[in-house]
Amino acid sequence: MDKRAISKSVIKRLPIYLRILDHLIRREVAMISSRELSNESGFTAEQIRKDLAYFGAFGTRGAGYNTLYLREKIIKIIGLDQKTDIVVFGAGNLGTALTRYNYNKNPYVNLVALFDRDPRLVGGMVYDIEVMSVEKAPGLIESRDIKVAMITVPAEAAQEVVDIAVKGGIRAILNFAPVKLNVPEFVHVHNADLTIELQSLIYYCGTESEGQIKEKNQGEGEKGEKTLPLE
Amino acid sequence: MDKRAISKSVIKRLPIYLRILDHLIRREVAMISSRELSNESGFTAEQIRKDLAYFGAFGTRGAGYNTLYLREKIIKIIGLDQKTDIVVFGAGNLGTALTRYNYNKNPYVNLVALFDRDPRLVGGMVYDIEVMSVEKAPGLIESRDIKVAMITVPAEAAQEVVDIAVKGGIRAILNFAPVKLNVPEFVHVHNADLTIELQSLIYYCGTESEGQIKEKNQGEGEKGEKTLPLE
DNA sequence: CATTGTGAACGGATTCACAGCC
DNA sequence: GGCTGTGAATCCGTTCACAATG
Repeated sequence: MDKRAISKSVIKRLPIYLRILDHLIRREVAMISSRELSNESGFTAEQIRKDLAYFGAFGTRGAGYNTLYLREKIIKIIGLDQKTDIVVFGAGNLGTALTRYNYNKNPYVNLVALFDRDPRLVGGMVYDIEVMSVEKAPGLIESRDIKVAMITVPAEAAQEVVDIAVKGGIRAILNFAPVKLNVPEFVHVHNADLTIELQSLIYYCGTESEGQIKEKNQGEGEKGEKTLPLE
Repeated sequence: MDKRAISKSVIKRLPIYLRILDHLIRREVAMISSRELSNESGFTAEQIRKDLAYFGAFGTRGAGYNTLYLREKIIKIIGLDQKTDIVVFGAGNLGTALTRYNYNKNPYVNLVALFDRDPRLVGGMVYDIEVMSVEKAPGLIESRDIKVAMITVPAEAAQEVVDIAVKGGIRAILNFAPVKLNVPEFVHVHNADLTIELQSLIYYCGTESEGQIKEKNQGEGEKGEKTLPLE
């Protein structure tokens, strides 16, 4: 149960299991085996069992996992049992799109504010969220005790904005700006760099080996699948 | 030189080296050592040397790497020496934002078309790119020999759209839809899943250990990412 | 003599194989 | 009998240490 001992690879897979369980529960499936979860996710059954075993013994030998029970457990493990407040820095195309997306489709987060430095954008509305000046960020982050931010400002502005965010109390950052951010050790950064994803994809286009057309379960394994893209 | 032998981790780092070299060249730095590249990227100097060594011996012992030369090499390796045509499926918030971004800021790609199924969106313009019906995708993809697509349609529609895209000739997909795509083995998929990134970030917020505020070079290890620290 | 290029050592994540249990 | 949970074996990327060299 020691969070610190668990690798990032494992943590990245938990939300995928959660999504699959959501689908299963919607289809009123009550029990699921690790083998079936493997089919749905593309990860091996052993890996799934091992991932879950880090946090406890949630299955029933001979039967599999109860979908509702396992979902509850995973929600608790990730910390999604209560909505997480988040803020967005950057009200450009991407920032606005992400704000709309999370507002509409992400039941686990509560998008609190959207900041921008550009006076022409400040005051604009995205649904019922007003674009606020970056100057107001530290106060709002502190008073509402917000820990998570998305960064969608241009690369040149990203470090500056991040410094402000961290000073205000942000502890986890989803960074869409194509730069390496320097942050204190206790701040977690996940980079979501569209350019990198796109460029590495282009690499693979150079190698046409047009094998046989056989379906392949690509469970987004990527080794340690990592970066998220966008930006 | 067998592309298939090189790990995805290595390929994902190449665009990062490329970006750093771009910055260095803009600042008119002519030579760079692996140690300095390490400082800029957060990866170890040994890893950088090893990554580059997969493709050849680009450095000069005792001196380092010539920035212009190395950049040319990396551009060639990735396959960015000529603009890659790409298409986008999904003209919603995210699709539109990504279209604008690539149109404006990505010199290595040429955004050819934007497809959507919604008749209300078809015919709309994003800069000078017209939103086209998905029905027109296979023909256009084939006639222009397009290999790369971004998918930003809703999860329910993603598999269907991907099947159409692959049939048309798409060989690499950057998938923003929160589903596992089933594709033939010769099609590469990179998943760019905002929800997963955000949720795994929330996991780390549960562990406050507010250590000392010391700067940490987090080179977005992704991949090889290991056990996390915290507390 | 600083720095690259690389075989060897290491370590962590995945896979294997099976014991444990419903 | 079937499926979970897990120690052991394996695989593979990273790090180490140093020989090679401009």
